[in-house]
Amino acid sequence: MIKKLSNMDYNRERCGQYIEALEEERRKILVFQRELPLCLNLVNQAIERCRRDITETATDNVYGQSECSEQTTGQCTPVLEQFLTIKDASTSNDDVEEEFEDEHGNHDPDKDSDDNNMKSDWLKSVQLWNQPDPLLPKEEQSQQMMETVVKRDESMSKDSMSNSSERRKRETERKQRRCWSSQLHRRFLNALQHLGGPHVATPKQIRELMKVDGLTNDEVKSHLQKYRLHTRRPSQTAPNNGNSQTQHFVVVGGLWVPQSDYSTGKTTGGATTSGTTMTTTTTTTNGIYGAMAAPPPPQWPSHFNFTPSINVEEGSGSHSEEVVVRCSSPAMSSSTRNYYVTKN
DNA sequence: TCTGCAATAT
DNA sequence: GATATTGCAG
Repeated sequence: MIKKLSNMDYNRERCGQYIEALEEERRKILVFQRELPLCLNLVNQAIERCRRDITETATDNVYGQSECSEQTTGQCTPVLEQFLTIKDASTSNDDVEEEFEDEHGNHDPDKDSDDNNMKSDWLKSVQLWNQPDPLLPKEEQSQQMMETVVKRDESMSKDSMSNSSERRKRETERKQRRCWSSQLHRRFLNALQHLGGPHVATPKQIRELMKVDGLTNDEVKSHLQKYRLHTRRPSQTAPNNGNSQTQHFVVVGGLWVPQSDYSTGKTTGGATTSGTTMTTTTTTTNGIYGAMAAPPPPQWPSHFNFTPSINVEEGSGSHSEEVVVRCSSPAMSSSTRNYYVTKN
């Protein structure tokens, strides 16, 4: 009997812990509820369910029943697991195309307007501007996102507090440097693909197709300029000397995409959805380069490896407070980058 | 206004 | 040296 009672307490405690964990998760999701409406819903449901389980168990205990363990493991956990699975799918960066299509076709205006009211523009855009590594576990991703937001806030307030008026003036003069995250770049590629390639698409068209809050024509224009520069004829002074970091590229709908991304299905949605929009993607890597009017660069800049633009540096203790999120552009991978074509 | 190129800043 | 921002001409 005593054993039963202690078992009940233990199970109730476990339920409580579940709820706590779910609440924590919910807080994280709330910040990004626009991208994770389903997750939010599921977590809410899970929390409610667990709470109900606890109260029901409490009333059941009057009759000496200890079903919490069954309910905990048989109900709470599956809900949580289900939530995690769905969350995983919904936050995956691999289904950018779905996202893309959704925004074009099945966009829910009500949901959108609600979300727009709930969140400021900078917060919405920061999700794309500073996406965490899609390869990282979801927990770390959301942590990264939170850190990103926090660090941005911190840096903003710090700047406004301590810096001289001259610097402040300069900051207001020149907009803050922003990085193109891998997801944002994928959107960019997606738009390019829809528009028929980098030399046909215009910045405005791309921006409209990307549908990213806060993204300006200038930024797209700049990125497009860089992209076009990279897709030009490669420099003869940069032979492929077997560098292990050398990345091969394949043509996807007239776009140069890292082969790894292409082969692993991590590239633009057009490439992964095998034939919805692309026409030249079924070819293998062999012979593709020759098919292009302008051969691909022998090496792609490290940034175009589609690595996330966020560098997360963890301190020795790997505590979240020590995580530093920063734009990686000036100090990116030091791999050889003789890919730029010297202009005429 | 939009675009592309080039200079400049980071 | 790479990338993002800004300026400017067409």
